[in-house]
Amino acid sequence: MPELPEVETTRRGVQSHLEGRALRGAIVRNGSLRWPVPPDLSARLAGETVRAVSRRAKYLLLECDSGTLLIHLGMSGSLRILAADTPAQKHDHIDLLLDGQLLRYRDPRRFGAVLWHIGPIETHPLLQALGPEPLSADFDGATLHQAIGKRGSPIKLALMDNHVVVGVGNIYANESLFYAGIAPTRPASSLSREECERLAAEIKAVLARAIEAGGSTLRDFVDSEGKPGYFQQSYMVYNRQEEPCRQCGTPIRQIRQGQRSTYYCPLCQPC
DNA sequence: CTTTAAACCTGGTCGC
DNA sequence: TGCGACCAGGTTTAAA
Repeated sequence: MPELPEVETTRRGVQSHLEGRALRGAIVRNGSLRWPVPPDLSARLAGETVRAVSRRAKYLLLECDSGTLLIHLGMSGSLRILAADTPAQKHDHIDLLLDGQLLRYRDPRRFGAVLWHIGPIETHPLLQALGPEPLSADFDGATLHQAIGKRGSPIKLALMDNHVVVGVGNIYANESLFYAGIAPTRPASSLSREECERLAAEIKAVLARAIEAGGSTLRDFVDSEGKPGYFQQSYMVYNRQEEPCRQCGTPIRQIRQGQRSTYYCPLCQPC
């Protein structure tokens, strides 16, 4: 389940292998992802050169001369650079062909996407309405406070709304609220400016630490070199229901919010 | 227009 | 061994 740190780790892992390289085409074994992979993908990519590998939210962007390849890893996707003759295994749906190598897209649950877009990438429908990047200067306590000012929904759900800030999934919404000492059930509009400052700072800090650690994972993530991702990174609250809080020893509580699991410490995150 | 709730896609895992 | 229930989360759709 790649969250933003895993996507960024993947980007950094494949970047040096792709930038400046020519694409010879693609092999699509199963084009039935979140949206259909373009049937003419191979012809589109043949002869293109990858100029830059960038990221917007959880979308990886392979910027080429005639267009941009958007890659979303969904819940179970991964990218690896492999020798050109590496046999494909189950769930290896797409190969981008390089000279002597390939970029392999694997995605067991096929919640991800591979799309080709011609024109300025910021005009793509999937990227158009996105909020600020959490690690950028465009996101801070002031913008967070402004964005959630009129929201009656719980702060945890507001954090996971891509209009407020992108790339904060379930794991890091839970973790950043713990570090900020804010209960996930608090109405978003009830947060003070100071609490928003704290929360924005903790979101940045926890994401930066995870990227620094090379990405964390539950079980599915494999980095670009094919090494296993970090299993069971030590989270403060995520997936720790009934276990003692690392700060105060109180059992971590699990509740459901918007059909998702929320974890928090009732003592460190008072209502 | 904004905000909120819920359905959808798939495969791995767990309990029986 | 098989089967149903459940879970993961970004996006879309529907509803208010």
